[in-house]
Amino acid sequence: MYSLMHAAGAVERRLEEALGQVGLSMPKFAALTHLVCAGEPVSLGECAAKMTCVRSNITQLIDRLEADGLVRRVDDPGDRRGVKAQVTPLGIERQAAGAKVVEQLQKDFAKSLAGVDRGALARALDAIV
Amino acid sequence: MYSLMHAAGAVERRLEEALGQVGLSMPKFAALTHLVCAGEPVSLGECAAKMTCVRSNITQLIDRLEADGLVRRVDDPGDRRGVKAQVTPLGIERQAAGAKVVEQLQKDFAKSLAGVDRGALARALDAIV
DNA sequence: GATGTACTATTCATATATGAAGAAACGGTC
DNA sequence: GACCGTTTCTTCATATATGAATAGTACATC
Repeated sequence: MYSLMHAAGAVERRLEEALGQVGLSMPKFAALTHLVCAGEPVSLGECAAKMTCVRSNITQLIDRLEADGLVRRVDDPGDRRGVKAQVTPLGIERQAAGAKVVEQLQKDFAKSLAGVDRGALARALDAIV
Repeated sequence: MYSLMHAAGAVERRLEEALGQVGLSMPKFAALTHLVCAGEPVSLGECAAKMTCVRSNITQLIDRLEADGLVRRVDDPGDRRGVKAQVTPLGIERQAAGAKVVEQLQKDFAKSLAGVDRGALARALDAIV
């Protein structure tokens, strides 16, 4: 059990470090990715749902992304309570840079599993969740 | 890669939840466990090293543990710069309660791996780290 | 014994997360 | 149209983590 958490922690640290090189953190990259994939402004509540975290967390994350110039808050035309987040061109750029380093990291990850039974690993991980 | 992080996250949430039932968090439990195992006051620097985190984090964690009455700060007789953390009787009790729920959780974890090749899992996790 | 370097823990600013409490707006019902 | 429960986001208090800057102490060297 501790080996599992340790291994995941190591991967996360690598991810954080790689993303850090392009000026992103994991939460920021995740949020940007959702926004880029959506292709249109997304309500903060939807962001929270997709990132499985509470709303107040998204409020703060979007604050920071806005301060970074990667995201803009726009009014929801259909609901005056709602606020939507829209990626800026800089945000799109940054997300692409992040995607690149993450992809590289995934390749390295796959390489580190050379000679390992990946099917068994996948089955084990599925059994845990 | 994401499966790994997801599985580890699930285990961590379960751990947090189980420890929460006895009034502990993972960091608090980890710190208490180190102190109980040491059997004597431990310098904060040593705590930080064992928990692989920065010193300022331990300062705050010990603050909270002290507020909970689980730990006491004592002077280091041999070095006036140093501060040591000592578990209180209540802290020992709490740690034991935490150890119990963690043990149970580990049993459940092992059970969830029934029918899974644990050797393969261990090898995969080793390859990743 | 004065001095400089290195080490102790703490403080501060910040990032991330949660949950409770609040304000504004939506919707259905009377 | 007024009211009420619900939903939206925000704000606040808190927990955890980092790293930079600070204050006090230790120790080696001159």
